[in-house]
Amino acid sequence: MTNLEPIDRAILRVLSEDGRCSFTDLAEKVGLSVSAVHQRVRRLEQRGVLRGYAARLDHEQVGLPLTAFISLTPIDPSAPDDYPQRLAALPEVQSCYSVAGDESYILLVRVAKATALEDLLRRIREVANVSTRTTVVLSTPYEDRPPAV
Amino acid sequence: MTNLEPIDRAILRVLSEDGRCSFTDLAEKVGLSVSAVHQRVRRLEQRGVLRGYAARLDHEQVGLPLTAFISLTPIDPSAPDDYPQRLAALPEVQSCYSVAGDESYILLVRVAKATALEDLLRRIREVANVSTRTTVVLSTPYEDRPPAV
DNA sequence: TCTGAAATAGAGACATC
DNA sequence: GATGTCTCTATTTCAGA
Repeated sequence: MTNLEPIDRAILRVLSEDGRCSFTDLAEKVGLSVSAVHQRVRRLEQRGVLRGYAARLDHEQVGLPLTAFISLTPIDPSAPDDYPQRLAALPEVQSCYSVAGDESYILLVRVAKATALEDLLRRIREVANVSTRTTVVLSTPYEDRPPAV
Repeated sequence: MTNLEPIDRAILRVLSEDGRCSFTDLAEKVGLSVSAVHQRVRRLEQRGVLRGYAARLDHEQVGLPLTAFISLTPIDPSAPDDYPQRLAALPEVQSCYSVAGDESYILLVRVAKATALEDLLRRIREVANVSTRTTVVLSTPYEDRPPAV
């Protein structure tokens, strides 16, 4: 963890909740001049603490209402471990975690409907030579809450 | 899924990757005038398709390098199902999914170190009367990729 | 690192097609 | 719905403390 001053933390907190917040507003909220805030944000971006900004979409309205976790177990344990790279070719795979435990990877995927999930599973096995275990998400009470920076 | 025109999809695609993109740039990228894009973005926000904007943080540098999935099984099956609400009080819980399968919920949590995870597990059991199963994330090849809208 | 000022660029509103 | 123009505000750079 890089040292983060309280003001930097405040900036990150604001931008986590409102990524399009103007420098003017941001300056007011953290109690600094606009140019000082501007400099700090640029520095946080350069250091890579701030990795970018993203729109939060409503997955339902965007046509991807079905979310699932897919756990992967390699079929050939001696195969080279390039699974993440192979799976990146599938746009439905939103996140890929390498995990400790019985299985090697956990994927978070989003698709339009059950048959699309079935099809995705087939393509995952095809592209990565893995066995899969799928946990379907029924509802999402909350997701990606801003961290307590 | 609400009907989404190709241009709206293009707008969402751009803003998913660069949430702070200016209307001027956005207009150029989707091939429309600035004011037309402006109107469309406002409409997408009003419809709730665009739910907001968030900074992408580097969890390591922000002091939360340890990620884990925690699956929950209620101990008392007849207890009222207010788990998400109870767990929302814990800031380490970033996402909460209600899932089909052996377990009822999957949480994604972020903490500073192993002892903080241990402490969090204790608080989760305390606040929610559940048994837990934890899967520690070793590395994150990628996360929150923009969807193929 | 901060501030404040000056120049450039973008946001937002409006009338028109 | 889209466009172009207009006004106002925000962004960005810079000199100086």
